[in-house]
Amino acid sequence: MAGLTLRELAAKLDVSVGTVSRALAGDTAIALKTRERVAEAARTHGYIPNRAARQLVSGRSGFVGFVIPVRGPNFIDSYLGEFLTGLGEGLVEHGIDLFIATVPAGRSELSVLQHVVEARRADGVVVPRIGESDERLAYLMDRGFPFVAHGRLLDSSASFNWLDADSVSAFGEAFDLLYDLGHRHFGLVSISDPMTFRHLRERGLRDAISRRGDPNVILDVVSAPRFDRGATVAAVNSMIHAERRPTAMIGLFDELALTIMEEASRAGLSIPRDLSVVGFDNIAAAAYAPPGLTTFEARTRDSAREIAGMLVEVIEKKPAKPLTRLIAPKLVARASHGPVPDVVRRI
Amino acid sequence: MAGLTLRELAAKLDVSVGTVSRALAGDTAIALKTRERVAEAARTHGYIPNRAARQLVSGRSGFVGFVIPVRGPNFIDSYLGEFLTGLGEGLVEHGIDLFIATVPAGRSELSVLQHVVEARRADGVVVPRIGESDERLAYLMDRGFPFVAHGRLLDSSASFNWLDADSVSAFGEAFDLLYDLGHRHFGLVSISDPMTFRHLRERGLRDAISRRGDPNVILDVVSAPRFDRGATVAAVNSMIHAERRPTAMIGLFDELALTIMEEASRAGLSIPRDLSVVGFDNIAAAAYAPPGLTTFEARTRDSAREIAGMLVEVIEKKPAKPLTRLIAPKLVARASHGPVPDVVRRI
DNA sequence: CTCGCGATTTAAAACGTTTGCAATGGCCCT
DNA sequence: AGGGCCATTGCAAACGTTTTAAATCGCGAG
Repeated sequence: MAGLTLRELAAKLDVSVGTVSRALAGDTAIALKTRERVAEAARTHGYIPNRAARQLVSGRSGFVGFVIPVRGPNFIDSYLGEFLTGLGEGLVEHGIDLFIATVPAGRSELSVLQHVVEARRADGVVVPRIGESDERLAYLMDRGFPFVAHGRLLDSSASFNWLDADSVSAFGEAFDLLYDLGHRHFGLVSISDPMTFRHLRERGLRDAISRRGDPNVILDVVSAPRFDRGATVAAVNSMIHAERRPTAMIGLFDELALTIMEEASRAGLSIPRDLSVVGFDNIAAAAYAPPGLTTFEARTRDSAREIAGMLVEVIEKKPAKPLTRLIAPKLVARASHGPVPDVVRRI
Repeated sequence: MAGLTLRELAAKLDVSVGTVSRALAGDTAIALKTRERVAEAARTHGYIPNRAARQLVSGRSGFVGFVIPVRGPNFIDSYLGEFLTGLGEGLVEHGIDLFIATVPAGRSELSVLQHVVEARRADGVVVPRIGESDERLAYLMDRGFPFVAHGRLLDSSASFNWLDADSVSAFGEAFDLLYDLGHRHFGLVSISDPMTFRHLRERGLRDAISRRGDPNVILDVVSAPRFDRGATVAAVNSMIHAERRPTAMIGLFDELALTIMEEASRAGLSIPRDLSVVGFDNIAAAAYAPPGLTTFEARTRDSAREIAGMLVEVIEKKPAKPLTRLIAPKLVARASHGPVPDVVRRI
């Protein structure tokens, strides 16, 4: 029950506690023979270090924190599921545990984050889904607490560690793909929430349009609050039933693209014959929804694994310059995009 | 950065460290006036106790552990979302943090649980979704580690702390409701996985049938692997398209009941005119799916909150007798059930 | 033969709490 | 006035590690 202590292990081996501690840490000051002897004994006796004692002296908890963002009804969507899985996998390689905290009703996400930081329950935190002006980032930077963000700020002067998908280039690629298929009238279904990636993705589209320099290209944009299903459906339909309907519609992320496909089908449009649809994220449902959504693989899981490594480095080495990484999304060409229709079908 | 220590606080107040410690713990041996003075100082100086030091001497980590069960693609479904929210809320009242652990690819759920227990990263754990013979329970009981299960075993001789929904009585109530509406031919869509609640719920139905003593009652049962969507749809359709189709179909839980409704609609049946459907759990989607699923509120969130309290008691008081609680589900009558049809429509 | 140096190892302090036990002081009782 | 008791507080050990500084040992050089 009580578990073997370092002292007991040292007594068995007839060496001092310090030697055992160093040996287990792999300190080369300890003779190789001794290190092996200690490792062997630790294994056979099933020694498990006391994390509390270790934390007390080293100041490290061996935890990395993650506060689940408060959201709509779904609590954990496919993005968070993927992300958490990757994070756990990345951290386990470093022998670090992932402490996931929930936000109780009536408390704010920030207050939970503050608790994690102030009670030193974690040595660093991961912050997902960055908003345009994010109080979590402000707090963490102010405290000088180690963290890595998934996403970035528009204001690139703020310097902190982040990893983000290169959605600017991905949305440019989406435009090129559709332009080459003859499309000239585009529709973007976006969100009205203050999330950074909204701007980046739209910018990717606009940059590609101006690069092309074709004055005939039109880009319509509609948006709705992020988790408001009703408003989203309404926005999508306003575009589908518009006087002049785009021939290619792009969802800011897959959930929106899927809604476009559903509503278009409901309106009697055939995809991709009457309308091309492209999304972003490649969530599981994208493959199943007929006829198969063309989208971009955001590599959320890989990103999370990478973030784990970055955070460990930040915690251990405290690098002077902020770490930043851009992950290139990969086009997943399925069946929801095609050549521009000869005639635009009325509905 | 470093944070105020007890020693520093004591120096400011000109009392001993021990006194401050006791005062903050609310020890009545300390004069009330002193306790107030200490509490005041702690507040104004923003004293935050060092958990590592506390854990070292008390042996308590201040964490309760939860290992996310490995599952299909969805990672966290509505049950787990509700459950975790309730758990977090219940624990925060006791100043305890919830440590949620993920299972990295290639490792088993049990091995993660063992890690949590052996490294003493938590003082107790909550075990959800009990199987018919559950290796997690076996392990925890063997180690004598504090835990509370959500769900129970069929073998009631095994004694451990659990809380479960009284699904036996709920399924009996469902039968009575439908029987009184004239239904005699029932269909149960179940799962083939070795989960305890499968038996309990089916038993609830059968008990109610025999209580009624009507030889005309028929109960058909089909089942499919839990997270196998294709097999589930096939099983449901085999019942819908059977030679003699039940007039009332019951899903072991809401996801199954919703599938019944979808497939029945697809087959051209109208609900509840041609077919009555009843589920269990009252997940969010149950209210939205037309025409509104009649189901039972399992009170998952309340249950989790209650479990939090039970676990705290187990950790602190180590009661001699196991704690057990049965939560009565509440019927949520929506529009998916109705009187038995006069004639059974062919499809 | 002695000294010095490098390679190992040991001793002991420190991390910040909790808690058993001893000490202090005031007050009442005799 | 002395003693005893209670309420309150102080002292110091203990929890199991990590880490700094010092000790030890063996061995080759002078």
